[in-house]
Amino acid sequence: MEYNHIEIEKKWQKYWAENHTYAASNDSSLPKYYVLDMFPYPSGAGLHVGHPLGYIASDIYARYRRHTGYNVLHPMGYDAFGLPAEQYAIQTGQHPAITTEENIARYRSQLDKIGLSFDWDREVRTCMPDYYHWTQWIFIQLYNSYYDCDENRAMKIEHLVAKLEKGGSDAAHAACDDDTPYFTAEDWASYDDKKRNEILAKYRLTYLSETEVNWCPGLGTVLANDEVKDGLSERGGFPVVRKKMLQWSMRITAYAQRLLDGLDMIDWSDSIKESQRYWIGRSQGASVWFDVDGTDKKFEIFTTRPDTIFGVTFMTLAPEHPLVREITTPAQKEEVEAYITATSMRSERERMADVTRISGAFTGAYAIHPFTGERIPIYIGDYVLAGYGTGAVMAVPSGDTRDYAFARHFGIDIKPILKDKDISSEAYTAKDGTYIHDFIAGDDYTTATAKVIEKLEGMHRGRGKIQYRLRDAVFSRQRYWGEPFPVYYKDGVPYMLGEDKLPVLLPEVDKYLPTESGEPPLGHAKDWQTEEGYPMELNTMPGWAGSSWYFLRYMDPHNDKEFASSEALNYWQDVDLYIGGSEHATGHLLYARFWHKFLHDMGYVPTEEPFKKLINQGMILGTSAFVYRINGTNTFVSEGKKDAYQTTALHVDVSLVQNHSLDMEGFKAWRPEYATAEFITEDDGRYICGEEVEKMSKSKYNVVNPDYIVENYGADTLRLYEMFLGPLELSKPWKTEGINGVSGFLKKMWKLYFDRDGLCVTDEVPTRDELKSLHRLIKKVREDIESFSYNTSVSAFMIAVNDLKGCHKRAILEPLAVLISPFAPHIAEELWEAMGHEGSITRVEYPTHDEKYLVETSFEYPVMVRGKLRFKAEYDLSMSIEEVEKAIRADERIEKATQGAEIKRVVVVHGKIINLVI
RNA sequence: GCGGGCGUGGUGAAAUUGGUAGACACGCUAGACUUAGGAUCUAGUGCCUUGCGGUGUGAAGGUUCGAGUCCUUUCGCCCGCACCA
Repeated sequence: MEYNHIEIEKKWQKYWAENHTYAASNDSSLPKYYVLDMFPYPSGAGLHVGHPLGYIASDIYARYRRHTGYNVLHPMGYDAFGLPAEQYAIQTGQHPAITTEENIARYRSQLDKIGLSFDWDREVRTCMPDYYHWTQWIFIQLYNSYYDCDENRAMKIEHLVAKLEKGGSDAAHAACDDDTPYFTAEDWASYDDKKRNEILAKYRLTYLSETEVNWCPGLGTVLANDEVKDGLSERGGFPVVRKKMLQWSMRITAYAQRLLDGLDMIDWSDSIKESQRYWIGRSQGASVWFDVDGTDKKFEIFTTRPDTIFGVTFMTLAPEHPLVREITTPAQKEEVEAYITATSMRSERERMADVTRISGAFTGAYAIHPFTGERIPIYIGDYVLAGYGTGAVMAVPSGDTRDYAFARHFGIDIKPILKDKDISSEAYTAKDGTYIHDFIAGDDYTTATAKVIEKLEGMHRGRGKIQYRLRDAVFSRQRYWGEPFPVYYKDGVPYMLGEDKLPVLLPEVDKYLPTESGEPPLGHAKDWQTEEGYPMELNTMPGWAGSSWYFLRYMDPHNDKEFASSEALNYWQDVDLYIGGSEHATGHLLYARFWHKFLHDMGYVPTEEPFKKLINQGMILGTSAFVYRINGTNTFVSEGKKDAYQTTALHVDVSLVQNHSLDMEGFKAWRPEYATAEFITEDDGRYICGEEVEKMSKSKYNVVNPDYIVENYGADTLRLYEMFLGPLELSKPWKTEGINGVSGFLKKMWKLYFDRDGLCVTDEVPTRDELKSLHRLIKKVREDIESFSYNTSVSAFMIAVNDLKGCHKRAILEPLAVLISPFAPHIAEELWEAMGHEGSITRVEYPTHDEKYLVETSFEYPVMVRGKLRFKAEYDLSMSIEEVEKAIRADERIEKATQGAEIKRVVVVHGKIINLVI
């Protein structure tokens, strides 16, 4: 009986679907285990072989946990709001919901073919009203909350109001905007609602504000910092410029410290943790106020090195700093204006690409040194960023490389601060050394820093401060295909709709482009207003809104009273294992932690962190093939001869290439412009293609579709092969050639159970060697699964099946079927059923290994001298180490091995190797 | 520049965490069988050498009875971030 993967896989996929085999219960006495994949955006291109890598890995783990006695939650859904569907809608007029629906159907059918054990009863889609109902609800909770620094958690805004009523702004101790005004309790009492609302907006965890944002004209929307790469939009690659707009923001900065601290509690890779730490960017230092000479103006700077304050020889403001125009002297006005204009013309991209060029301008104004009273020239320079700190720095050329370069360029003094440190050619940035000025003379770094801060505080000129790089996250998008805000406006002031009015449904529009007046697409919607006629918010939420809490919805996906019941949340707690790509390091993975902490503060979720363990699977890359066209002709020259010509390398579809050699007829038929192609081949008549490993993408014609693999080799082969390819976390190129190895393995395994006539499993008693093979496999595979070393597990299966060739014994083959089932579930079910069992193998207990089968009776010890193998000797394992030693000394080969040297010590390593120390 | 990671055959990779380097698989070579197939099976395959043997984990040192693994220096590659004061 042949192994027929097509029938077997179809049969069991149907069985699993009909029996809801993988449905998880919210009410179980078993311990819970939550295995989550990062849900995909269903793009039009469908899946390629790289996508399922993480899904297969998590599926193996989920299946293993079911076997070992856990109630496993393993759900899947779709991050369904997003730009491509909207772009498609703009071009074709087809509603994004239809595009999305089609893409989801395609994804689902592809996923089903791989045999993944998802609980599809719990599927979520972020674009469905019953889901975004709760995204809107969370938004309202954030709006009605503030971050209390005394309690160190988010609280209801009413608490803040009570405090403000009692003690004015000084009583607040809350995370707030920098420009939050000072006011007394009496002031507060005298304010009207509008004024109070304006003030509360400065405390709320989501708030409307005029912010400088990353505006992408090509996409017609704003982007978050993590959606901008090198000054271009991540999606589409359009230029991005800075622009001021009225936007909703999320006060994620309030959680900066807790987001940092939480990293120590979770099992994530160092690289992701470091990325998040860097993104949050905590730096400890001081803020100092400097007066502008001859005026009543002053400005604040932030420095991490208050100890260097005696080395300040100039100040630098960002060109965009509001004070620049006020303090510039008439004589310098022209130069400064020219510089500001030049800077604003340079795109973000240019500015970043060109970090070594020093530029700036003198404002003509001077600041006063708080300790010495010296006049310090104030410059502007684009190396100071408006968006970080206060957009102003005190420049200490002797202690900072950038200040040093700037000082050199403009001929400014470089004043030493440390004793005997050479600053003649570069800044001395290390923190060792002894200070030479004033009240810190003779002090070291720590003392000097403390003294300077203390003195500044005493003078009310500054204070110790912790600065974060993290910015509040912009939450408005000028798009159609996203969650509408539950917000309306009255006299220009935003108000939340009542929770009973949720969900606010996304209205129909006749055009998906911005309106003529530049309003977002929702400006086209008819009657987009409340019952009372107040206008609704026209922006929609960004992509990360829906993905910041979807893992909670899976716990209780059909609840229409709450986002999830507290019973469900308390049972499932958090995600035990999260598998996904590392590209979300500073986006999704940070936002989700932020929302989760907020929901925790408000008492809705029991855990502080959402994802206990995170594994980042590597990317599967494509191997692109190239042909070389001689410029200006339709003649293609083979790899080996291309250097003799001026050629252009062109991608060619990998399916036309086999073993580097091009199917020339197929190539001519591939695209009309190549129909008349001519070839200069190698001497053997073959056309050899160039090769390069790149990301899989349609435009590079290097995509391998999993459907093709599933049809030709089977889902079980695909699963095994993807795991066999290499360590899960590494990126690696896809090579279809190697797949015969695992495919052959499955056929061999099949033959253990079936011969030509059918099932051939017997009830014979297994031999000791057979049991040893089996138990070694059980041990190895269990250890591998728990450490996600799936590639070596697959090898272990191959070895075992080779060892067990010709063994048709039930006592061996039954546990073997269970062992393979997480990896190759279809064939495992088939074997299990053939052996006369009812029901799915999923419910079968995972075998445990018995050490007694692994213990050797005798062992061939390698005998080593000076780390080199000298001879092998067989000894009985019942011998004690002393007896072994005696036997070795008596061995006749010892003479040659030690060349007569005295044996000082006999070391037995791991009971396996004998090392003679001479 | 900073952060994370990596460097082992022709290729993807293993190595019990300091203990016989190259498991397993691809590829390649030879052979068997054959109703000629991109099937199956057998043997071989790090490098040098006819052989004995020698040598070998990017390079150079060090610690150790023993180093792919630990330490120092150095070279190279990949990923992420990038004027953050």
